[in-house]
Amino acid sequence: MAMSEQAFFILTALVGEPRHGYGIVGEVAELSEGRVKLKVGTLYGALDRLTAEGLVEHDREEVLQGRLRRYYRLTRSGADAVAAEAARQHANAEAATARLRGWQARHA
Amino acid sequence: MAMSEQAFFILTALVGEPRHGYGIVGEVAELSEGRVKLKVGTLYGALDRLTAEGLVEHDREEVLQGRLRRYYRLTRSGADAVAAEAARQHANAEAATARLRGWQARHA
DNA sequence: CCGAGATATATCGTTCGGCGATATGTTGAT
DNA sequence: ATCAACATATCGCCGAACGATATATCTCGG
Repeated sequence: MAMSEQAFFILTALVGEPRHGYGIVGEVAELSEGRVKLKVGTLYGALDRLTAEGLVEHDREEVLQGRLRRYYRLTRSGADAVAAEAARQHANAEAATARLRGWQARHA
Repeated sequence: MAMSEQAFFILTALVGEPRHGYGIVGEVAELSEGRVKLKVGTLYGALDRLTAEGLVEHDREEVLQGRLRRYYRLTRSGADAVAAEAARQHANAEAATARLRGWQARHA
């Protein structure tokens, strides 16, 4: 598997409620505390890819104040993927910090 | 920044003591509990790249039982990068799990 | 003694994905 | 009237991981 950080945040942004493309950009920036600023070129490409993989699906379309909003929603499989990826990253971070801790302790 | 999982594990494997290329492969497999099986094509390319970025440097060369071993070591900057990336991944995993928890709670 | 598999390094072409640029149109503020 | 924010979409470039391939030595089993 091994998902990109961008894809991971797109999926995470969709946890709980469907969102439209541009809305995802803002949500990802907030979720990541500004670390990830999604580019539109990345977003729509990723959305298509994730849809093809069955992690995301089209929800509905709305016209709000003349602007089209195309909503996407997380599938069951997508929610599983977020959970799995979060666990993976948690484990990765753990492994690295444990190593760094041990090394610093031996060099105190 | 946003480092790849492979690069992250290569750097993590070098925390504490220098290792040679092939040794890194095994160490990464162990560190990641089998999740990441580094391919040699990835390894040497990544090692060159990380060296160019100053995160890793050449240590020494050994000839052990007729086989050449080229050792690499983590630089100060490389150690900082591992720590930063670990923190980033920890934060990412946290953000996602918090969201998943909240969502599950509301749908109990 | 021979062959297979592990150890060890190196290179090359393909492919996938993120990024920057660009395009198009609307709304709201100045 | 113009400019920023909102909103979607596409395209080409490039960096990076991967699979394949090559070379060479050592060890172990048959």
